[in-house]
Amino acid sequence: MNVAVLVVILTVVEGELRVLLIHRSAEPAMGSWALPGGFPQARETLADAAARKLVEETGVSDVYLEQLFTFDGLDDGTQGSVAVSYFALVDTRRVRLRDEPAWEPRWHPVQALPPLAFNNERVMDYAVERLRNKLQYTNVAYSLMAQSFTLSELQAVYESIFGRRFDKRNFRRRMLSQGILKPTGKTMARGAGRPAELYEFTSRAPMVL
Amino acid sequence: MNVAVLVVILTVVEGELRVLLIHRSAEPAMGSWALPGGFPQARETLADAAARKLVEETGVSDVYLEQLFTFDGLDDGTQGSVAVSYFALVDTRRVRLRDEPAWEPRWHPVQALPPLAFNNERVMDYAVERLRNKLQYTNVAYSLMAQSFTLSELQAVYESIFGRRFDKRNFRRRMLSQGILKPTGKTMARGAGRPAELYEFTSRAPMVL
DNA sequence: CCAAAAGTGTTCGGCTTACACCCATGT
DNA sequence: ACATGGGTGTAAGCCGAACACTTTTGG
Repeated sequence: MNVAVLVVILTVVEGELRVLLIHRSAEPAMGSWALPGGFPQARETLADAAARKLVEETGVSDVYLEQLFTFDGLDDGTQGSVAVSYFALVDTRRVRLRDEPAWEPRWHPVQALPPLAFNNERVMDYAVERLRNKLQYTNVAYSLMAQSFTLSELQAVYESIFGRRFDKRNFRRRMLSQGILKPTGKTMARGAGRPAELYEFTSRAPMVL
Repeated sequence: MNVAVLVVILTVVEGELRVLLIHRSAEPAMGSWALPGGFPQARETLADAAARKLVEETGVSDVYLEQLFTFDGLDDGTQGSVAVSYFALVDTRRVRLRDEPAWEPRWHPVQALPPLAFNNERVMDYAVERLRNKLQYTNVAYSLMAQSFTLSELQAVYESIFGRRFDKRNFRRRMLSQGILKPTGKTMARGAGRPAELYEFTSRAPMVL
């Protein structure tokens, strides 16, 4: 039985949650978009295969990567293939997309996806739901942010992912009370307006619950 | 690459959370206990394979069954095999264990497990954690109870699974306010003491969140 | 009438939500 | 001085935790 790995690579750019898709230029499902994926090599674990796929597509490696769910029958009920899906969060500023003209790897807004091959919509829905859950009580956002950042920047990322606005004071209280952030003591001026305090995540490793 | 299905079959008997294990009478891991599992047949989905395994071992079919996690390297790092794990909840009163003397299928208290083959401890931990989570906000317990039951019986099951006692009044409030229970209007006397109201789950289908 | 189990309300603290003004800087 | 974005506190409602007595039955 074939075991494939699928990776949902998510990022936030320009106030939008986006996912990396590749264009299928060959059958099956030629002409439609799909999540990047592949097959584990000999003596490679599933997580390693997912991480390798991520590096191949984006060049980044030390980011949040989590197993999502294992699907079968994604390739349209014909069986015989199992897809173990993962999701990863990357900071687009660190990404250099693979130059693979045939596949046209591109970021697509999650709110306006093209038709996807292999029922990849199911995988996407699952990924977004899990991401929103994890954001509530973990530090996974570290993987979407620069090393240091302002609380306004962090809030903007959260708002993009949840698709709604939060109250500034409540957002700050929640974040700071979780103890996952620490002030750097530095500030950043951005044109007009009072300079913002810069924060870092106390840990940039995935939290284990 | 081999894909196996593993099933963590849980129940509550005599105030204890227990899991169904089989005894390995052949290599690998001869002599130790393990979770039941097997390989999907041709044209069988993973969930179907897990459900079939469950029926083979216990005879029950319409119970709660959920995918847990996909492990690799369970058979000790040698790779080449992936195990998709599921967990199921059964009411022991409806179970007839398979008469397979070679495997000695038996219920083992989760709090005092024998050494398990293939790192099955990891799978167990995962299953128990998920079960506790699901109990909080879904009706999965329907799968552990008779058709109708008293709130005291339900509370006893919850206490067994969480390994601690709950306050009677708070427990009842929580359960009834979730809207997953309905009174049958009947009562049940059990020796001395005031007869208890009997309740049913409003739905005995898995909740989809 | 006593033992046994069922049933029932209220209080407190913590958490989430809603909400409006002052502060520091650039132009 | 004014425009721009950063930063702060408080009150109200909701939820979970703690806690003790009355009710109904069997023996």
